[in-house]
Amino acid sequence: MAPTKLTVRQEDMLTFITNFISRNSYPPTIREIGKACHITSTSVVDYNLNKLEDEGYISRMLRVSRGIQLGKNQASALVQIPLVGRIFASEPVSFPEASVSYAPDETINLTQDLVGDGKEMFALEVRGDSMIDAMINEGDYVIMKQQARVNNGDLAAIWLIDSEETTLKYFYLENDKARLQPANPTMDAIYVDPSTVRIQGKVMLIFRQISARKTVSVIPNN
Amino acid sequence: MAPTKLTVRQEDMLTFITNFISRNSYPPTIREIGKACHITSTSVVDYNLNKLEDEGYISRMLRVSRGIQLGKNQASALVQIPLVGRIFASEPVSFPEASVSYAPDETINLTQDLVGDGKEMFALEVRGDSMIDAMINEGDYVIMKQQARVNNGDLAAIWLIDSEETTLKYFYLENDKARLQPANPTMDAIYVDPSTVRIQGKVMLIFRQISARKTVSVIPNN
DNA sequence: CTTGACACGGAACACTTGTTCTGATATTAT
DNA sequence: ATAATATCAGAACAAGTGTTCCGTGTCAAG
Repeated sequence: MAPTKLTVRQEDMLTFITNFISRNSYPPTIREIGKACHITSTSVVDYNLNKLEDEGYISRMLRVSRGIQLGKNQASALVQIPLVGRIFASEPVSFPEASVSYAPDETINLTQDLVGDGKEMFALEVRGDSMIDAMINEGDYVIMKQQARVNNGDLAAIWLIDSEETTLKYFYLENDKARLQPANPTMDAIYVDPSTVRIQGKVMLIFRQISARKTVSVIPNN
Repeated sequence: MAPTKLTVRQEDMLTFITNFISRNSYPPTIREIGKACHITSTSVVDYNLNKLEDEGYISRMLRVSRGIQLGKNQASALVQIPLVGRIFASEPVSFPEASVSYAPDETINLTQDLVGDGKEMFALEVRGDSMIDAMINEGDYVIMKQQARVNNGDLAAIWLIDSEETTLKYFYLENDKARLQPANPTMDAIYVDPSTVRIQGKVMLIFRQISARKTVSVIPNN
């Protein structure tokens, strides 16, 4: 599978398919592609579609009308993740109850290649700067999966029972001790007794939307 | 258009259509809907699809196979952003040439509500830990928009001519001095002469995919 | 020149698919 | 009870649609 070996006609077809999908939200038929790209024969469209599939640009469903998918099979599959609240250092993570529907403006849409199937996942907005040791800022969004146990090396939301605070750290279980490793490599790990912590979930994704940040000050002066 | 007047069957159909689209990225046929919802007659599916359209939940294209569009709130448009390389502190940002197509495995798909139209945007993978003062880690992905000027308060990729390195900092122009503010609030800003820096682009989004991170394992003593 | 691979065009076929027609059953109003 | 409306089921049809077969032209390698 050579990375780039597209003819002009295949380029045309690919861009038309992309535009058609983004315009109609369903893929075109072979004849619609042919008409748009000035190809009179359906077999030629079929031929070049197979070429595009060989190169990995699309996926085709055999004998299915409009059975064209862009990119790899689930590259464009969306996952809706509900934004259920905020995460403070001073409170346990508040997970939502299952089977609750959320308004569309309270959901975050991400693709499956980023977060997987999205099952049991929830988005939280980070408040306060107490997560700095996890390289997480005020205003960041954290996509979490609710689970009581994580693997060694997972970034986990951990409730420290004694100090009554939530922290996000890489979790390692070593010799009956839990090592909580900050994401910031300049900071040292802390070791605690596993019975004093409670794992609340696993962090799947963190993102920071810069464009939404308030412009802090003025002074154009040019 | 009454807001909610759906029968259980119409409810079934709507959820199936939604799941089908998010799974296959193209809409189902009438018979596929009927089979999934235990409806033996295509006319009944057609009948209820028209009901769903009357209520505004979907749109139908007449005489078009799989011509079903979800109501607007459901589907958010995807933006394909090419992953063009890596960003080092020791090198200027390498932007790609325009009008180049990329393989699908080198693109990052995000929704428009996160990054806007995605025009002139590129994704870079962060290498090295020299961006820690920007709260950015090794392995993070940065979505950038190529532009030579930014507004005050934007997080910008800045090439420091004298020290020959790229840095990501919030940019402020104040009294003929450029203030470069680290994202980490515990770190101090630096002031430089505007002529010694070159703005390469504006950071739109940063995200960190935890699940893909290599397990660092051992090394407790440092 | 011959061969083979490649890209293309036209036509036909078999299946898919949206639509429509007729009628039955359930629900509700009068 | 009767009528009207809503929902449903089955069948048939015309158009849409993916696939396949056959033939042509191009071009580089042998």
